[in-house]
Amino acid sequence: MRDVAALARVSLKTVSRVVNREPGVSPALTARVERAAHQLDFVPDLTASSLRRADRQSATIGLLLKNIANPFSASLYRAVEDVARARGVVAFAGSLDEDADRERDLAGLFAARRVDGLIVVPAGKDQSYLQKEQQAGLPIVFVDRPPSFLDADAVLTDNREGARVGVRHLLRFGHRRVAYLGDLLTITTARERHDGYLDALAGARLTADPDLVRDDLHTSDEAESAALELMGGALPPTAIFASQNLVTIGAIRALRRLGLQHRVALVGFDDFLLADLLEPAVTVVAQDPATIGRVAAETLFRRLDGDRSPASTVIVPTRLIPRGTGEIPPPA
Amino acid sequence: MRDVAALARVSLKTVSRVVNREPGVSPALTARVERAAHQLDFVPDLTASSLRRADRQSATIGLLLKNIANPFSASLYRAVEDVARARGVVAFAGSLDEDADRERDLAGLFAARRVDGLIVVPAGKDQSYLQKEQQAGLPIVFVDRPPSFLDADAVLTDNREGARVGVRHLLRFGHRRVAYLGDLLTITTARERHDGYLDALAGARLTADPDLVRDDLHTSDEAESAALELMGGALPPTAIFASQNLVTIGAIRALRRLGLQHRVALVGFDDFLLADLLEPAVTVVAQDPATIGRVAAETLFRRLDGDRSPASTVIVPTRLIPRGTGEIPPPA
DNA sequence: TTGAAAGCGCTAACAA
DNA sequence: TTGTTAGCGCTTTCAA
Repeated sequence: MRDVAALARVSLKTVSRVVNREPGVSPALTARVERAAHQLDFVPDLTASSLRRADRQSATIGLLLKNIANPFSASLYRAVEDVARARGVVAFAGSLDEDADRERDLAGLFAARRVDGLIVVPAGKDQSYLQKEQQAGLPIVFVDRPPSFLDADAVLTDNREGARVGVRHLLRFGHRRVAYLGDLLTITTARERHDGYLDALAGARLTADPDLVRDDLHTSDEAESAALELMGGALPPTAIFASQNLVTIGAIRALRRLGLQHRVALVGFDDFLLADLLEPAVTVVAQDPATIGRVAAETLFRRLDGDRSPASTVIVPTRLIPRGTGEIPPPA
Repeated sequence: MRDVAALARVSLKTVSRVVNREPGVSPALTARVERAAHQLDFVPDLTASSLRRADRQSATIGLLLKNIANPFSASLYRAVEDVARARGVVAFAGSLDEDADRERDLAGLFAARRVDGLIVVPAGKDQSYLQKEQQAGLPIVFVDRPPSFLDADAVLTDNREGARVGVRHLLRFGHRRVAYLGDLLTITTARERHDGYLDALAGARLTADPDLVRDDLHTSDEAESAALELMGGALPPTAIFASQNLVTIGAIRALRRLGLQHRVALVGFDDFLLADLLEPAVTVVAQDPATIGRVAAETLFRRLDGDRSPASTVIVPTRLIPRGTGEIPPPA
């Protein structure tokens, strides 16, 4: 910038004004400065600018995701990116892999880079470590899972209701023995979906058969084994509710291996690519990561724009998509 | 930092030394400074640090991707993240959506934030605009598509050879009328795959029937329509080679609608989730985004570590995965 | 081993 | 309308 000023024979401040399109610079000087800047391939240093600037904004936000390689996280990121782009804000992202330490570390790395805000899909059970940043004025929006020991905005899926609707769908077709395959109970959303399953049973005056409930399945393989075991039991289920993507796919593999994919009903929580092209097509309770991401980003920017209202929680509804597996009736 | 110094009753420089773990500070002072830092919830400002620091490194890199929501981009990001994480480097990412203007804009935004390096899946046809940054010392690694009008490192898929192998696989089963469904010819990789298709035909002393070749298909829907048209022709193909994910899926939908999914052979370029669970399972030429991302990141960091050797191009091989659709023979 | 002074590239506040 | 001076939070250089 100094070089530009020298070449244009003006002061530093004039260059700054031209670069930032501040009013009150004569057209002649503006042109001279722009020519000089172009000639020197001048790229203004936003980090230096934000250091000095009164608002200290860096036009940068941070995203803590489960795993950027999984479709839910990737859609979320894209939705946030689209909102951010409109404001010239760029985003850092990092994967947590359900690791609470990694969550703290990455939050620290982002904070040290002076991001303007944080969007967090929390991995750990305690977000109070973020309290000091929050009090220092860093807006934080939680996504998919609510924060613990911290009062902050959140955008969540209606997990309990979604699971309830999914299981009720099965019950309506006459199923009475509906199995539940769930993720790690340490994950809030998994617990909520489990509860939704129980709600639906209770709504039909049924109680859960412990032999038909399997929690703590975190991979497709674990889910497949669990489903195989379940179907090999004395009184196998006539329908399965799978609480998560990978679990659903494990259940499909198990049913295929047993040749039961057209006999045993299945509803999965969370939609996945090509679910409609499978045979039979898979009925799911779909989440809406694009909406969740958009709302989260909008909430964050509203805070950055000065909104000081109490922390809000937005619940994004799910949608049941009947495609085939969920509409298989129980054997006569 | 000033506050920490005041509280610990030492100079600014001593705090700086402790924070950066520079040697030569007495244990007594180190402890005092650490206590003060902790007490004040001090988070060092990396942007200010990098501004003053001799090497000017920000421990930040930028990624320009096709679309972070698509699985290829997401896997790439994750692979890069894993390499970067080991060095305490975090990454910005942005989606280009095949928009050359967006590519320039985002590269500019990242440059203005003084990233240490750039990994680029180029959207535009000319990357010479990056020359000045490169000459100013910014390492840039291209991924998936080579740079144009710029000499830089690149990590690419062997598109032409991959397509050749895929089409040859079909020819070996006796097919003579193999259709080609391709993406926009403006995309380098699409053109290379097209050429690989022609190579394979030539290798079998066949010439392409123009009626069986459809380029410029960019969405699943376009591909589906094209495939339907193709199959409705006077002399329909007995096999299809699809040059890309979405095109493959469009072709599958078309074949399903016609009830031909078990009759017409299909090989797709680029693997996708659940390809093995479809009926019939889909044979693909798989790319390896995780390896590509890892190699790209390693190349970038080698440059950051001072490697000044001439620009390199790494070709990552593809792998044919026979699953079913590619092994359907032509009708007798 | 510790610290004082200068300055990275930029903008705020004020002056001319 | 333009410029000067100070200083954002940190590290470098050099001196004590």
